[in-house]
Amino acid sequence: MNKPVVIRDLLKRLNKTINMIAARELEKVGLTYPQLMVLRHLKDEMLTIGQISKAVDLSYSTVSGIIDRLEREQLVERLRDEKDRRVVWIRSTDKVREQFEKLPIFSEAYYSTLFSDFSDAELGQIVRALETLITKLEKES
Amino acid sequence: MNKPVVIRDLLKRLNKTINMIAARELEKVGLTYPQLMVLRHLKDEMLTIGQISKAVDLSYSTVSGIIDRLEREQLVERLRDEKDRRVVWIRSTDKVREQFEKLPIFSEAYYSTLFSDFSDAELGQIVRALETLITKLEKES
DNA sequence: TGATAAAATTTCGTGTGCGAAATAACTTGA
DNA sequence: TCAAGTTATTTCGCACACGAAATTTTATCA
Repeated sequence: MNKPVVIRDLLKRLNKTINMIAARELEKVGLTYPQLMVLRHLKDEMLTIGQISKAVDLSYSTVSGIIDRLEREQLVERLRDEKDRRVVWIRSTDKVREQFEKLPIFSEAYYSTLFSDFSDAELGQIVRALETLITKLEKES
Repeated sequence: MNKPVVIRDLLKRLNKTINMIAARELEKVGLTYPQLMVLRHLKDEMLTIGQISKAVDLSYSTVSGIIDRLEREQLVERLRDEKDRRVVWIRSTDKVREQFEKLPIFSEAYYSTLFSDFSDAELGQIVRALETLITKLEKES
């Protein structure tokens, strides 16, 4: 079997599986995974679109769209900076804190339960393998 | 550091990086990565939408859309089955064979060059780590 | 100071990706 | 045989995700 092809397929399946598990939890609160990623960063501070897009590694335009939909649900609001009117601050509303803050999906700990079957040694090995991969692949791009 | 979160982020970055490297090659021939995945399966045989969607692990509707766009570019054609008129056979056209068959991106070997920096032992270890992960996670879903 | 460049964000067009509903065709069973 | 169920595919509505172009505002510098 061709290992590179196997690895590519495994990565694809893994991503899909993890997204599916997360999506199943998230539909209970009416959020999507990208929306959660964004909200997580807005928990304790206001951020600009640019800061968010860097933090979640998505393009400006993608984040702008996600913010549109979060704003429509009144989970977030846009505030023009008074000094530099180019920048827009994104602030999560009380609705987020009230409604979602206590849900497990919001905590980093949630992901631990996802991987609870694994020993610390196993996790360490997986992390090392993935890091080796990504270090070399990111040099290509 | 929270290892599960690290793993989730690494997987996301890995997938993105691999897709980006592939996309860079593919834009030379005007194809997307999903389109390539589909065409690869149609190289030697006709398949139904159902068979394709199982092979590439995407929903019927997604594959239907990908076929729409490949058909528009005349890389593929739809043929109604004469016996059972519910099924539609997808066949790649000569244009695919003529134009793309010799391109490296079409061969499984292409992916080997992507991973050429890795020893066989390293690749084996990565495969095992990913397989361990996916086996347990897929039980969840 | 006033043209030009730079920066932050949004808009637009395209291509995924999904599930639910619609369509079309075949199968089954009373 | 014909009504009800099944199967294969398409259509629809939604949410990403991207890059390029447009917009708005600020900075620069001759």
